[in-house]
This record gives sequence, structure tokens and C-alpha cells, in this order.
Amino acid sequence: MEKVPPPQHEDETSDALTTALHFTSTGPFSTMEYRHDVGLEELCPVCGDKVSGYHYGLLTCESCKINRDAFFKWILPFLQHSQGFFKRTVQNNKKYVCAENQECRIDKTQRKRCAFCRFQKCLHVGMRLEAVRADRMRGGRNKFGPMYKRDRALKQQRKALIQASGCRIESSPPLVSSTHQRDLTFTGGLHPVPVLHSTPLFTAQNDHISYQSPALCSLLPFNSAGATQNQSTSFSNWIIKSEHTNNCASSPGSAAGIGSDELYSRPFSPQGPRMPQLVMELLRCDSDELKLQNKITARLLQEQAGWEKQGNPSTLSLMCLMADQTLFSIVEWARTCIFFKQLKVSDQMKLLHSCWSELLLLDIISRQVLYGKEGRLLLVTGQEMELSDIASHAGPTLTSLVQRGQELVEKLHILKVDRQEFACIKFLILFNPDVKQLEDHPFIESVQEQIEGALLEYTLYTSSQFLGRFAHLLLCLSELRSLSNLAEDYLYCKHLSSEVPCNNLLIEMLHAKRNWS
DNA sequence: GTAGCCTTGAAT
DNA sequence: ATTCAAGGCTAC
Repeated sequence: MEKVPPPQHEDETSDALTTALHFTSTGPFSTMEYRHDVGLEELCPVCGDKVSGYHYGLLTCESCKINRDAFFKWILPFLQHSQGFFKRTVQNNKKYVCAENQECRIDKTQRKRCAFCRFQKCLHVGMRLEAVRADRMRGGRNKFGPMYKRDRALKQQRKALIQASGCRIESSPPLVSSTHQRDLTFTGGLHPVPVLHSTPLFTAQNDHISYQSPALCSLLPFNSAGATQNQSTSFSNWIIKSEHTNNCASSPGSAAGIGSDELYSRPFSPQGPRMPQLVMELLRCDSDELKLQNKITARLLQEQAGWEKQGNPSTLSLMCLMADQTLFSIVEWARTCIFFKQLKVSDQMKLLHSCWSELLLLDIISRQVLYGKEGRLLLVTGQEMELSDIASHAGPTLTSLVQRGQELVEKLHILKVDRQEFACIKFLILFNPDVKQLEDHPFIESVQEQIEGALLEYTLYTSSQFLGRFAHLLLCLSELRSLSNLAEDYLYCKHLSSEVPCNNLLIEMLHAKRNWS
């Protein structure tokens, strides 16, 4: 569906960004200085054979590249209504069926044995449907060019990190145990409620606070560079106070832009990978979970007073109000966090408009992974819902969304993703260089690269199988993106049928993104 | 059907 | 002019 590839910004940068960009524009792993053969010694993620180059979105071997045709025969039954290329292939409409349990092992020697599982694996590792040309035109370049370029730069960086550390993949011991924190309880004074609207959530108090659609720009400081820690921003009837207890806004490195020299200068100590300081800096930008819980609970308590007039809202409406409040906290996090507050408000808005739903979803998912219990949904207020209850009350779309969300939570849980990694992932989502018409594109790209580097280094530091882990995290990121798109579509439908509260930030963001693209 | 090699052609 | 990831060809 994509029309135009994002423009390449490799020109020299303005003074304000010089420090931050120094690392990527002149450093040893500049995106402009990769060698052509970077990564070619890698193994095909589908079957483990030697890769022959980038094919349909990632480095694979020639054999798995060629198998796109069979892949399309497999996918065809699901795309009967598409036209063009698929119509031409329709006479070969051969349906692949797995003779086993759709979980055949795919490797170099066995890859021919099950076409179904092979192509499922192609999909799973990230081969891109869109890279196959409907018109079968040969040669030329496609929109994946910049992506391949970034990937190469990252691989080069990774290789250099490994060389610098002198460590081998199989000999790197886990240096730090998982930082899972499952000892925290958030039940507080609130009781778990199986289905929200069956029980009053909060005891009513205070006056009803109504609000009109607060524009995102009113949440952002007029001059982002001048944002201070305790600045109050008012909009409509809300007063939002920045109550961050972290020191990210006032830390010495972040005020005028973190220079890579400070945070990311020496990839490794001679002994091996070290804890990247940048990761700790990103973590410091996170607000405390308990404080967030109290703040959002308090706001919802105020809201509740207004409900008595119209009767209790539906569970879905309540969830939207909660999501709306969480969105406020996400915007607050963004506008005070490192790197982002250096951006112009216009770029800040573009980035937030593009990724709000991913951040929101990540917030929910990370809460389940870090603090949740199996089979239950832990809300931002600290309350819990039975997932089976949600499933029994939800329609097929929401049920499948929840199901996929649960699967992602499970994946991240098995990976034992910790707060540090979630903090990095949040930044990776926020600093998306593929967002259109960014004024400070080079800066945003450089932040993205720094964060990727830091996350990679962190996984090196904490995991014995770091390469797989890093790749897994990035895979989860793409699943998160597709889930958030589905969630947006779902929400939009519910909005059109007036089943969710309007005039809030959530709906405003929903509209803004649709108008934008 | 598979997979190694070939041709193509927009972007650089 | 070069690059390199598309699609094509064909021996197996």
C-alpha cells in the first residue's frame, strides 16, 4: 500500500544536532560506510543455509528467496479476492497442507519436506509480501532500500561490537540474572473486578470533570527545549502537572543533548560487554508504576462522579477512559524524556501521532509481562480482569486481538524481557525514522541507531544467546506494530458506532493519524 | 519442485 | 558506471 519510500537524509546537519549526530555521521559504523559484504557470512533465518543477499525484506539464501512462488501458492487461498499477480497464478492454485502438526523443523536438509511450514517460517522470520512485485517488473530498486541500508549498518555495528568484545556467541555467559519483578502487588485499596461494569469501580468523590477534545499540541510545551521538570501545561479543564520523579530531565547529559561521547563511546570493556549507560538513562525516564497507578486511579475517580447522571459506562468505555489516561501519561513521558524534548514540537507531534497506539499497547503488554499473572489482565489502575471473562463478553475481532496480545505477552515472558529492554523498545517505537516529513530526520535516525546499538549491547550483556534474543525482540516489535494497527481499526469502528466515549485524547489521536496518512 | 546462475533496471 | 535486489531461465 506504501507509495513513496521515505526520503534519504544524509546531508550535513544543523548545529543543534551536531553533537548527537556526531556518532552516526562520522563514527566508525556510519550508515554511509558499510561494506557490501556485511552480513553475507550469516545464515538464512529460514533454513540455515548461506545467505546470498537481501530478499523480500531480509537476508536469506537463494533457495528460500526463489521459493516465493510456492509461498504465493500457499497464500493464494487467503487472497482469492486480490487481483493482478494472484490472478495470473490462479491456474496453479495448489493448496499446501502440512502432513504433521504445522510445526515441521525447517533446515537446510529438510526444507523441501514441508512447503507449508517452510513458508510459514518465511513469514515468521519477516519476509515481506509487499516486496514481491505484482507487475513482475525486473531490476531496479524498491522502497526497502533504506531499510536494507539501516540493517546493514546495524549488522556492521553488531559485528564490530562482537570483535571489540573478543567474545564468541557460545561462550558469553549471562552476566545478570533476569530482573523480573513479580513481587509487587498493585491491588491496593481496589478490589479485582471480573467484569468492570457489574461493580462500581470507585467510590465517588469530588466534582465531575468534563473535558473537551484536548489537542495534542496543547500537551506539548511551546518550546520543547525549554521544558522543565515541574512545568504545568494546561488545556481545556485539565491541569497536567509533570510529576516525574526521575532525573532524566535534569541529568547533566540530557539538557543540551546527550553526546554519544558521554553515553556510548566505548562499546566494551576489555573483559567483555558492559552495561550500556544509555539504557540506564532511558530507564530513568520511565515513571514509577505505583505513582502512575495512583495518578490514573485518582483521575478516574474524579471521572466517576460524572457517570451517575448517565448510568454506568460499558466495560469497553471504561477501558477507553483508562487508555485515554494512559495516553496522557505517555505524552508526558515523551515530552520530558531524553532526545525527544530536543525536537521541534512539529516533529514531536508527527512522531507521537504515528506511534501512540504502539506505545499504548506496549504499555499494556509490558505491564502483563513484568507484573501480570497468567490468564488475567492487569490494568493500569492495579485491578485485574479474567481474560476468560473478556473473551466471553467480546466479539470475534476483540477476542482475536486479545488472543494475539496474549501470545505476544507469552513470547516476551519466555524471553524474560526486563524493564531496561522495554525502556529501549519504547524509544525505538517513538524514534521512528520512517515517519514522513520529519524536519529533523537525521537526528531521529541517529537516535534510533543509538538506541538499537544500546539495546544490542544490553542483550549482549545479559543474555548468552544474544543474537537470537536481539532478533526476537525486533520481531516482537513488528508484531506489536501490526497488533496496534488492528487495535486502531477496531477502535475506529467502535467510535463510528458511538460505542466509546468521544472528545478525548484517544479519539483525537485516532482521527489525527487517519487524516495524516 | 528446487536451486544455482543470469538478466534487468532504478537508485546511487 | 556501478550496485544489488528484483524476476527469469533451466539443469537437475
